[in-house]
Amino acid sequence: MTNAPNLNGRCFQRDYARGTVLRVLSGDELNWLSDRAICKTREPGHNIFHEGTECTGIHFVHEGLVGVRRSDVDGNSVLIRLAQRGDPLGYWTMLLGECHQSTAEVLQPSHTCFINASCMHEILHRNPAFAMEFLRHASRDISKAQERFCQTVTLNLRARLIHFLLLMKNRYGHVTDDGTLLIDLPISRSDMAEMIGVRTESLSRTIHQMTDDGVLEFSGRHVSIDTADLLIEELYS
Amino acid sequence: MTNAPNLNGRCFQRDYARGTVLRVLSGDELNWLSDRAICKTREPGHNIFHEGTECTGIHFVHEGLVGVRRSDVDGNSVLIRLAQRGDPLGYWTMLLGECHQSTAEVLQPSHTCFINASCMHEILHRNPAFAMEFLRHASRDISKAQERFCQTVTLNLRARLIHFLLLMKNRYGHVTDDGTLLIDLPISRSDMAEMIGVRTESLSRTIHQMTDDGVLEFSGRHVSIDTADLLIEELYS
DNA sequence: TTTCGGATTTGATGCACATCAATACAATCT
DNA sequence: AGATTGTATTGATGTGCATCAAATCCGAAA
Repeated sequence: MTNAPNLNGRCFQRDYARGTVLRVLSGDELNWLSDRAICKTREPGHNIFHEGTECTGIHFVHEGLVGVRRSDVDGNSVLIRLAQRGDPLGYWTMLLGECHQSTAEVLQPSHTCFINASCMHEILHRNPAFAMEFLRHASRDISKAQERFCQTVTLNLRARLIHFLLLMKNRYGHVTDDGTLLIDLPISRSDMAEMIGVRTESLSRTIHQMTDDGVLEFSGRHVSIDTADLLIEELYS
Repeated sequence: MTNAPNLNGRCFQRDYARGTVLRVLSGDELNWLSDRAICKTREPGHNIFHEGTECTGIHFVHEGLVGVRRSDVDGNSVLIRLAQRGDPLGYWTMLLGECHQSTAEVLQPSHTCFINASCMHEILHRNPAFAMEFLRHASRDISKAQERFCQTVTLNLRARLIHFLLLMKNRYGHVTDDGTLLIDLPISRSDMAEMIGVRTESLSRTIHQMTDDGVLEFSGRHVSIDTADLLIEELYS
């Protein structure tokens, strides 16, 4: 873990802010935040914050991939979400003034910029549009959480895996010349199982099954899907 | 369903606002909202809004009990949450400008006050503290949703039932002179099953089992628990 | 290249919950 | 009281996934 030189003192540039909650901030406000940011680069396996510890501010993911995980007493753990460039980590915990209920673990070499709570509160107070933007962001998070909850309760492993792959497709997939969909998954098999809420063994078996059925092919973190429509169709039959 | 006379034109009084997102509003603002509210009284079984329909504003629950439900193509349905006095219904859907992803069904005779989207946006814009308050409310919703998600994924039926009962205890439970905890559940057995994410048959069997184990007793919507500590202890062993 | 340790897969088995069908119970109406 | 309708329980059986243990794969270190 290294302290980066605040990306030349300008973590929060216009092009970074675009498409994030920061988009409503002025240039001055972005600079103001940049001046106060504490930036760090971390390698996979390191934790950005840990369940049960005090939440002292928000970490913005600048580059890389971070997994947000919750674990219970029995050692069960669930990967709640994946955070990428532009995503804020721990904002609702900060707003509630509670301790972290989850652990943020670096999954791919990541660069994050930390803004402490008082700075966040100050800028939220100074710029009401920012609060509104955060509210919209929170709304989207709630919406996604509900969607996921219902899927997890009502669908079986196979269907959930398909949904997960279709989600990954957006960011990590691309279509080759011959129409095959390729997805380079950014996470390990066991993390994937945790996202879907099953054991790795079960996931492995289901993948095997689907390969037999000819709907996809796995090799390591590579997925290739001949006919994506086949997958989608399967969900509605 | 009847149109109520706006509770004498004053749905949103100070004592109603207390403990809700409305608490940060001034008297004038509460009156302003009251003047614009459309109030309705509904009997159990009626829907306040329906999945897939346009979201035109927020319904504040004034009295009674409302269940928020999501159903998929296969007829599976999940009770996402119970809304009571003070709870806003459909706020994030409104903020996202999307169609309702859930259906709000009256479970107990309810009185709700509807504020349309443009009024909500106007007051959110006029009073930044209100937006902040909503943001905090959303944060709490996210936090609860995560908690529930993890419980549903990692715990078995029995443990989830216990968690549910402990939740119901807060609002519907009271302790008798001899220390017995009594809970008058506000919902039917099948709604309860939907909250926990299981089939009614399975729930029934588990209740039977727990009665045999002597940890509780059910009769209709009445639960009596001799030693609440016994339940809690069971969760951590 | 060999060796080692973690990740992934495979196999055998068990269990929790779902499913389907029948029955019991409770509340309301006639 | 008897009929009716919806809600809750019970029984028999099936299945999806977990569990535990062993085998295999694979990348990093020596």
